[in-house]
Amino acid sequence: MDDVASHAGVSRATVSLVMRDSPRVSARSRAKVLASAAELGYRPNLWARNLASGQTNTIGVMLNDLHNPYFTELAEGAAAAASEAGMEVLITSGWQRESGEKAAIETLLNLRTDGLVLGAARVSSEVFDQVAKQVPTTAVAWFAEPDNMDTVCNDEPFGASLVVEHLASLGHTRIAHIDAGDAPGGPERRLGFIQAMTNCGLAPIVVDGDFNKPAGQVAAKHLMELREPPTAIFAANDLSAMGVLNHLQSIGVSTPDDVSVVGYDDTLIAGLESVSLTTIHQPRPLYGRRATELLLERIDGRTAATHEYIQPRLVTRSTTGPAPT
Amino acid sequence: MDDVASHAGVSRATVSLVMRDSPRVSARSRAKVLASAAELGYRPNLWARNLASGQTNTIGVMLNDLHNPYFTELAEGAAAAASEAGMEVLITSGWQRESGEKAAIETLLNLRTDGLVLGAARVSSEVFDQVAKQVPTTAVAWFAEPDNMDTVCNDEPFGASLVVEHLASLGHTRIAHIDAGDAPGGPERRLGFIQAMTNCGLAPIVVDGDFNKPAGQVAAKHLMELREPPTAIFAANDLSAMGVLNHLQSIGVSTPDDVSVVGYDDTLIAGLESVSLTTIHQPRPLYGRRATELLLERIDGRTAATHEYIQPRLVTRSTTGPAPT
DNA sequence: GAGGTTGAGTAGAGCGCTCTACTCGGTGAC
DNA sequence: GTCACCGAGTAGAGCGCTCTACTCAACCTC
Repeated sequence: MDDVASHAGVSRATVSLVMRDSPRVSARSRAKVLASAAELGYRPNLWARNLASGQTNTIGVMLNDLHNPYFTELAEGAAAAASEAGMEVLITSGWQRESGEKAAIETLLNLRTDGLVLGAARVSSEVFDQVAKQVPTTAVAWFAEPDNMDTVCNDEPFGASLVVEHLASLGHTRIAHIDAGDAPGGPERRLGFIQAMTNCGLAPIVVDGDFNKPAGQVAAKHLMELREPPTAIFAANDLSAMGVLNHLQSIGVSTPDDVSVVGYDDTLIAGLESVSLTTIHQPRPLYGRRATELLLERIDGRTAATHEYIQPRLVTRSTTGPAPT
Repeated sequence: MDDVASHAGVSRATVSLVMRDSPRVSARSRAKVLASAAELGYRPNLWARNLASGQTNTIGVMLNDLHNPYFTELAEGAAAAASEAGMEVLITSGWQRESGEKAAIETLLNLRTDGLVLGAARVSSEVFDQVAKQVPTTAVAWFAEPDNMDTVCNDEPFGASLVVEHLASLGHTRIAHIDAGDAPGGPERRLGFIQAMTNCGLAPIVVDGDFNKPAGQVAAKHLMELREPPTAIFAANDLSAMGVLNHLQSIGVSTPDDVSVVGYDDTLIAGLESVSLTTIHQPRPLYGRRATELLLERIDGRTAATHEYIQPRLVTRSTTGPAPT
């Protein structure tokens, strides 16, 4: 910076102002400084800038797993919103492990980013609490409603009601839900299902499951061995639904003629022609966007916690049809 | 830091040493400092640390697209290698746009990370060159062999030869390749195919294509309308192969009985039961790992450029079979 | 007991910026 | 002509650390 200043014949302070696009410099000096900077290959050192200014103009995004499109789409939305607000985004990942998430959050805290968006899934609520105490924080898909941070969640009950209403309108009455136990989102989907079924005057059938394919297979086997098997199965997510479809195929039950199947998440798999799964689509980039927008409000001084629920939509494909007569 | 120092009754320098796990402090002082730090909620400021020490202990990873498993697996390998070496990883993404890649690289350069791993696809070779001048850099899947940075690439000719040898051993002689034009990796796969075919004494059939599904469909139509259609089709990647499979199904040609199909990349889709595509598997996390290891060598002072080619392997599934008689 | 060595700890000068409070030469109002 | 005002630019004190060069007591060695 000193070099640029003397090369351009101005003070360091002026160089600093030019580098920050301040209107307080004349066009002439600006041009001179820019020319010198280019000639000398000068680029401001962010570490020094952030240290001196006490703010980083950066938000940190911690994601549980970069392989999961859920999280990357979240990051995409966050990056878009941040860049619109003129802020940078730094991404760290926990690579699916709790220790990884902790370390990733730690890195971001040490960097003193202006705020944090947490797409966490493994750490405990104590960790969330600790983090929120230190820096403005928004958590995505964190269903507690803590009063020291904002949250953005999928409206799980609404999603479940979309599924139930769709199936009910097709004439199904024996509708089963394969849940995901206590995994994040699992309880909310289960409760939403039960609520929606009750609202439709139907008896909710619920069996244990998980967010993966084997769980779907096992649960489907279980359901089809009932004395009165369901005519529609609502799996906890697309992977679980894949397990269901596999099992039904293996025992010669046709989809959707005999049994309708619905997934949740609208992952890549669901959209493939060979699968074509009816499912619930979540506007995931929007989660990241809203999380970032709420975060920016916080950074600007809002103190009351906001908890936002975003409505998913039903995507009807080929695995659901009228109830068999 | 001052607060911690006076609270613990030692100097700032000692606190600094403790925070950096230096062996130069006694167990007693260490314990006192740690206790004070915990009590006061002190955490070292990374910006200040990096500014003062002149190094960041961090490598930057720039990825073209976070939605693409190719890049996230690359990041995973990089993160693993970095953490084994005790370094942090910061990820930025270009979100598939050239301007995005430039901005993401810019952010990393401003942060003065100790090195850069580039999983770029959109920026020009001038940008690569500029970057490599400023900071140790490794590029993944950059097939040029510049002498100012290291590169790690898939061994495309080897991959193509695996495909050709597999098909030839099944008795196929009329083998066609749907290429990907000038897209990254496209020319290398095409040349590898031609070379391998020639080595086997077979005539290489090549048609224009791209790395997507519609391109596969169009090219397959083209091929099947030839007077002597091929009995095996080697698509530029899995997506293109999906297009081929779709087209073959639509015209009633059976796979693999009539025509064998091979993809490239071993994406998630290829592994699905309903697809079960024979394809080339690339050890993608390994790319990130090797890129990072080479980078660390560079940071440690190596100056000669290294260009590494990593051998993929064939994954045989259900879309290839003996040539029809 | 003098001189050397070692382990533990410290003072203080940076690192490369930002930011407050200042200077200084015009300008325009009266 | 005087004075307030303004735009453009600057000096210099931090920001929160690290790191070199130092001190100093305790312990060896001969």
